[in-house]
Amino acid sequence: MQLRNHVEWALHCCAILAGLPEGKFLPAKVLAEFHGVPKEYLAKALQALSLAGLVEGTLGPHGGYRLKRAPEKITFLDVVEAVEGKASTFVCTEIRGNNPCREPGYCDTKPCGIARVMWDADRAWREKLASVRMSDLLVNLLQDVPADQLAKNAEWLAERS
Amino acid sequence: MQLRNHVEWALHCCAILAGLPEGKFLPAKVLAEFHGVPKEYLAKALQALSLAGLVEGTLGPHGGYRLKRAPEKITFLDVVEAVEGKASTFVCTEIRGNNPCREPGYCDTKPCGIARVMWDADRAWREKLASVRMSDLLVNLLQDVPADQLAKNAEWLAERS
DNA sequence: TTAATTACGGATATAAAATATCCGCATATA
DNA sequence: TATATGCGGATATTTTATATCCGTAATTAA
Repeated sequence: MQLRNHVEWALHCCAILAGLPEGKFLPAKVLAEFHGVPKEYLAKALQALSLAGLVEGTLGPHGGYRLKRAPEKITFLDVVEAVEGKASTFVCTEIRGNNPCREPGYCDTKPCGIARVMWDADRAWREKLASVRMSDLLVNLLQDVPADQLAKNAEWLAERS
Repeated sequence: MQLRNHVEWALHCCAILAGLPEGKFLPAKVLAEFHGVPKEYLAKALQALSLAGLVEGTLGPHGGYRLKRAPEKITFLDVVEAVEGKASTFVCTEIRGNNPCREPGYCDTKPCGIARVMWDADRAWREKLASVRMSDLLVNLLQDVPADQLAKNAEWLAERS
């Protein structure tokens, strides 16, 4: 089981958008070039973010994307679910119902015990993702990346936003 | 992102094997019929469990599978990883390295901040899975399923083990 | 000794999902 | 009016999941 590369791309794009000057838009084309990924396909991930209300797009020259909410209001889980959906990673197909020696009118009162455990684990995963915001990510970036490199990035992006 | 149905099947099979009388073997064919799933394909999941050392198979008439360790020594994580592998659900492709305005000799000192968060969440998921044992699952089953139904299952399985 | 049963590994086939590209449309800006 | 952009739909390609089949070796019972 592996997450789609859209998840990685979308998170990196949100990080860039979160660091952009207030109100500026950045086109998908620029985000694709900055991250070295195919523009046409990245566009699909960005559309998913737009559909989920995390970013908003605007048309025409000087158009592009910007965050629709403040970086403190967007979590990793928001982004992951925008791309992968909200459905649990574990799907219970109720195979216990196939049991050939079940009583005729037998009816389950509770969800399958195996599914309950798997769903708990899925929940733990999502809770962890929900505990980190885009603003936290920016803080980490400021610590990890040298100031002059950040400045170069900002300049490069400013020329294209 | 969705787990393979092998995960569900393998967990149900381990639950059955955990409830089997000490030392008895149960053939893949019987496990498949009990769960209403295709025998040939389930066999692949059981072989994965065998390869991971969770169950052992024996050949010939009255052959089949049994747990290789006590139910208290097998966790959900063991089973999930036997089927899905141990690799993280998030794969970092290091797209930050594609940044077109990077300094020539720039070298990352730490893993990408996005990957760190995603790996933390993956770890939380696995820790939750590691916290539940097959013996815990049996306890839940005893609570959820009426005694007479359990007896019927046991009888049906005993005839075929 | 023989026949039946079983796990195991490999090969193959089919269906679904991920990855990717392309195009036309409506819209916004200069 | 020309250009740049997001958006949605259609299509193509590659990879993974799902599933089946077969040969082999091992084990048991007749």
